[in-house]
Order: sequence, then C-alpha cells, then structure tokens
Amino acid sequence: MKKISHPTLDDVAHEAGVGTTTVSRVINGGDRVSPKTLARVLQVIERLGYRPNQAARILKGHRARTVGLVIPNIADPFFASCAEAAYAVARANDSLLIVTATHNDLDTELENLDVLLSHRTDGLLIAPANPQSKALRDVLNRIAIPVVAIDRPVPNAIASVVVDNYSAAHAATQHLTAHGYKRIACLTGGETMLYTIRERTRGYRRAVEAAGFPCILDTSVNDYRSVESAITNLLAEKHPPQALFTLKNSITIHAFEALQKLNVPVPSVLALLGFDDFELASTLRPSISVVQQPIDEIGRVAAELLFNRLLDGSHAGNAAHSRRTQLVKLKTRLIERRSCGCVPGTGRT
Amino acid sequence: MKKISHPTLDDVAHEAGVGTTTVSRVINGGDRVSPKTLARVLQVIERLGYRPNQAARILKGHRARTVGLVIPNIADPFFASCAEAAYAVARANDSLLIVTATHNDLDTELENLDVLLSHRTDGLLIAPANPQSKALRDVLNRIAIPVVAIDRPVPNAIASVVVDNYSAAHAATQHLTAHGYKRIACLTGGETMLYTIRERTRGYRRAVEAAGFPCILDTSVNDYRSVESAITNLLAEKHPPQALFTLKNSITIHAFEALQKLNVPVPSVLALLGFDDFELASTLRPSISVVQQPIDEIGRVAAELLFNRLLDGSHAGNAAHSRRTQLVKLKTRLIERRSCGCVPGTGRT
DNA sequence: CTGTTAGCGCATTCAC
DNA sequence: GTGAATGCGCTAACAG
Repeated sequence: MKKISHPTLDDVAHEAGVGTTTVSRVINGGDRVSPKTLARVLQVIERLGYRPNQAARILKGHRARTVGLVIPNIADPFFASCAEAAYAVARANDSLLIVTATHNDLDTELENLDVLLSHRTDGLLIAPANPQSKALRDVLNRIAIPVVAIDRPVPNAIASVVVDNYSAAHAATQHLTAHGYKRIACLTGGETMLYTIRERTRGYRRAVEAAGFPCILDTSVNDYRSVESAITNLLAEKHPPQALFTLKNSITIHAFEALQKLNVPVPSVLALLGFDDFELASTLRPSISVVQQPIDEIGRVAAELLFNRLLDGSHAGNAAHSRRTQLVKLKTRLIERRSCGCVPGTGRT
Repeated sequence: MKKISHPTLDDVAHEAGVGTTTVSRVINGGDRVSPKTLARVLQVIERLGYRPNQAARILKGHRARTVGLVIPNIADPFFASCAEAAYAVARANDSLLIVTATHNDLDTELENLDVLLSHRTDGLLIAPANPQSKALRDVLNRIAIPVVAIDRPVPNAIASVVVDNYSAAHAATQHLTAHGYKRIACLTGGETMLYTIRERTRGYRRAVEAAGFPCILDTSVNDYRSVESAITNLLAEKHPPQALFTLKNSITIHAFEALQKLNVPVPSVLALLGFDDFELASTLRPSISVVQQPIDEIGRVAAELLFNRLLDGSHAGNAAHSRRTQLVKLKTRLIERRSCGCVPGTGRT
C-alpha cells in the first residue's frame, strides 16, 4: 500500500479515464467540469493520495507560495515571536514560511538571501545584520520581489517595520528623571552598532542632556561578569548613579542578578529600568519596570505589508514607490513596576 | 539596472556563446569545462545575477533541499530552540528549513503536512499534536520521505527523539523524597493528554507509590489564578504537602508567583521543583531547582537522524526498518538549586 | 571538452 | 464540457 513515489497528474487522469486538463481543472477549483466527472476524479485523487507538485507550478510561472524570513537567531524570544506572528499571516495567505538565521553575520546573511532567491520565494522579511551594508543594499536593490525589513530599517531602500526606539528610550529616561534621579547610567550591551541599540542610546542621551544631567554611558558590558563589575565601579564613584537604564534584556537580567548579589537595594539605592519586557519581570522582587515592545505586531504588520505588495502587483508609480520605502514605527509602552520607584496598584503587573 | 525577472540558464548560455550544458556544468562544480570557458561563463553569471531555479531542479527529480518542521508553536522557547538547532543541521546539509505551527490542533497539523508534502520537502521533523491519532499515523505511513518525531514519539511508526520524561520525573520525585518530604503534590498543567505530561506524571506516581507516599495529583491547573487557588487549597488541608512538583514551565512560574504572593516560605514550608529549566530560575529567590532538558540536542539529533536517512537511501531491509522506528531517549539533568531544599555551592547556578 | 535533445509535472492556449 | 499539444528551466544521456 506504500506509494514509492508521488503520483502525477497524468496518473490521476489515466486512472480516472479523463484528460490531464480535466484533472487540472478539478484541483484548481473544479469549475467547468461536470459534477459526475468531478466526483470521479476527486475520488481517484483521494485514493491515490495525489498532491500537486508545487515545483511544476512554480516552473509554470506561478507564485511559489513561500516567503523567506531572515533573522539573527530563531531561538531568540524576540525573533521567535516575530516569526510566529509572520507565520500566521503567511498561512492566512496560503503560503509557507522559510526561516533562516544569520547570527548577525553579513556573509551568512547574503548567502541566505541567495538560497532563498534561488528557491524563488515570493517575498522576504529580513532583520538585517547591518542595514548600512553596501553589499546588502546592492542585493536588495536588484531583487525583483518585495522585501520588508523588521526591527532594523533599511531607509530609502525597502519598507521597514520597527519600534520607535528613540522615543521609547527618551520617554523611559524622562520617566526616570521624573522620579527625581539626576544621575542615570545607561548600560547598552556590547552591540553598539545595532540600529536598535544606537537609537535607544540616542534617546537616552538626548533626554539626560536636555535635563542637564550627565550622560553616563557604558557600552562595553556584555556577560554577567562585566555587568557586575561595571555596577560595582559605578557605585564606588564619588557621585554614584541613582538609576540604571539597561538597553536589552540580557543586560537587564544580569544587572538585576548583580544588584541582588551585591545586596544593593532596588530602587532605593539604585533604580532599574530595562528595555524589552520578559515573562518574569513582574515576578522578580522588586518587579522590573520595562519598555514593552509590541513584538507580535512587528511580525504581523511586516508580513501584512509584504503580502499587500505581493498581491497588489502595481509596481510602477510614485505612490507605489513611497509605499515601497515607507517606514512604520510602532509605539511602545512603559510598564511601570517597582524597580524604577513606581508603586503599581493591586493588579499583578 | 533592475532585472525585472530572473535570467535563465539559456540566457546565460546565449550571452556567453556556449551551450546550456556547459553552463549547467559550471554551476554544478565546473568539472569538465575548460578554464577559459569556465571563467567567461562565471563572469556572465555574475553580470546577469543569475541564480539557478530550484523549481526546475526539483522537477528534474532532484532533492528540494528543504525539510519541514512541524511544531505546536514557533514562539515557544522549547520549540524555538529545537528549530534553531535543526536549522543549523539543515544548513550544514545545504538545505532550508520550512517551519509550520499546529497549535496542537490535529486538523491544522494534517493540513500542514499536506502543504509541506506538495512542496516536496525532502524530509519532515514533527512534534505531533497527538501521536496516537489514527489519521496522523495513516498519513505518516503513506509518506515516502523520511520523518522523525521530536519531543513526542510515534512508536512503531517513525523514528523519534525525545527526553526520558519518565525517568526524569521519577528521579526528581525521588530527590524530593530524599530530602525527607513525604507528601509531594504534583501540578501537571491542563494538557494531560500530551505524551510528555503523561510520562512525567507516570514517573511521579511510580516514585511516590514506591515510597509508600500519597499521590497528590492536580491535573486541572492552568493559569495563574488556578495555580494560586490550588496551592491555597492544598495548604489548607489537614496534612498539607511539603513539596510541589510542577510538570511544565508556566506552572512552575505561576507556582513560584503564588508562593511569593501568599508569603509561603520556600522551601521550609513548601519546597518546589520544576520540570524544564528557564533563564531566570537561578536568579529568583530562592533559586528554582529544575529538571533540565537537552533542548538543543533534541533538535540536533533529530535533524541528524533525518539527514542520515535522506542521504543513506538504503530503504529496504530489516536493519533499516529497525532504525526507521528507533526511539532515541535523551538524558536529562537535575539542577539542584535552593527551592527544593538543596544548598548549592558558591557558583551561580 | 562541448552541444543537442528529451523530458520532469503542470497550466494553458486552442480546438472539438 | 473536454482533451491534445506546448513550454516553464533545468539536468542527463548521448553524440561529436
């Protein structure tokens, strides 16, 4: 009973005693086929376990019904959630999602694009390792299919869906100053070349400078050890900071760990505010205040944008071009928990 | 400069003034082509930005160089990590990974298999919503490509890579009894039909029964509220439990939250041990003891198994069949932290 | 070393 | 309503 190979349309046609055209019609909606024939063909298809060969369809010039997703790391919760959201949109559009990881390496990224292209995906979602890269922009420019950037925009080249990192960091810093903290240190994490980190740093800097406070920036921390020693050093200074603004999840968590280990009361001695929410942020003692990103929305909106273009097909015209390079900035939300000095209500935030 | 469409092999051949075979040879390694010709063709390929059309290759009967991954949810950290590991293996084998999500719905799963099959993926990795399902097993049996199950085995049908949930839960429970706890409650989480949960429950039950202790099972909790009330009720009993064994991450976390909120000292009044590790388990106060699964290894081993078969090609014979249905059980590790009553050393575990 | 040719499975004219 | 023929881009015989 085990079919060694896939039955073809011809097999079905032959078995059902009809022409290939008829079978083709059946699997494409069954229009212009007599009910009797349709039923018979359907039955043969079922019996043989026939599945149309996508490769043949693609070769005929049809859409591949696949889109590529190019992200740094599939296991990263942020991108995994993006992927899940994008997947949902893809399925709603009858398409499959091919996921690839770059580990923020440009060569890997270019190679992934190449492979995806040779598989003739209908469109691409990409979080570029380095949006500035000339090589990347070259490739992107000669690509004939729609591409949407996520998390890290490629301005003037392709449409991008990102979070308003600058405003979010600016507002977060202002929230800290509103608490009365005058010396606010910022731990960026090592990847200072990343768009998101740069924007957040910019927002922080602008806010402290506007308030006339010092810009205390540490761009070198990365693992737990470095965070702990950075905090130790900071606290040993003549005028130690009163608040800590961490720009990414791992740094926030390391900072919290270090603060605990060093027995530094939070927020009374040193307040903490992190960029990006995480599941246990509300459970830790004290609970951690964070800037929350609409992660699902990034993936969803980006994918929707992609399919709009895919299905639109209007390729020329200024309007189309302006939409082609549009930049969508999603709003963030400041979740006020205890670590920044706020005292949330009764709810479990 | 923008190529509207993809150049074909014929385009290249024509442009370079050679036959299509020659171009084909060039893109397939360049053997049996004179250096001069090779250089010229290569240059034309570069200039035209030519990419071989995978669809045509597939149609010629070649491997699609894609494998499908069918999991409940891409955003789930467990499966996201599996995906990342499987992706690495796929890339090492020059293949792409197509990821689909079932949300543990059988119909969705079957549909995903269908679509994947029609795309002619070379192989499949699947975490079945319900490995018992007749419909699933039927489909699996008539599939001509290699399939490997992950996390949830499909015995006697396909090869499977899982964690030894039974032994792990058994050992974890024994660890609790070794601490002297006699009344150990187990919170399974709602999905009692899931293979993993059933196995873990079985391990727990066997261990407490062997020790002559009561089996205190709560299979109904799910969200925070239900966990909190379950714990409240448990503690209100005449003989409240001395330890809590939670079978999945979300329940462990909810339990920890609830214990905190109810001001129940851990582990002195109620010890806690969870199945599955999570990033902050070591940071919480007290740190949470857990059964740690080799998540990456599941994805990696499963993918390696898949490609072994893909490349092997020996399809007949008893040996092949026994390997076909083999069951790989990976070992877990019990991470002893504070919540179970252990006092770990100085290291940050 | 190199070119010619014949399909892979399907959708699509164009006839009947 | 239905079917025969054509070609999508590529590889694999087979000649030269």
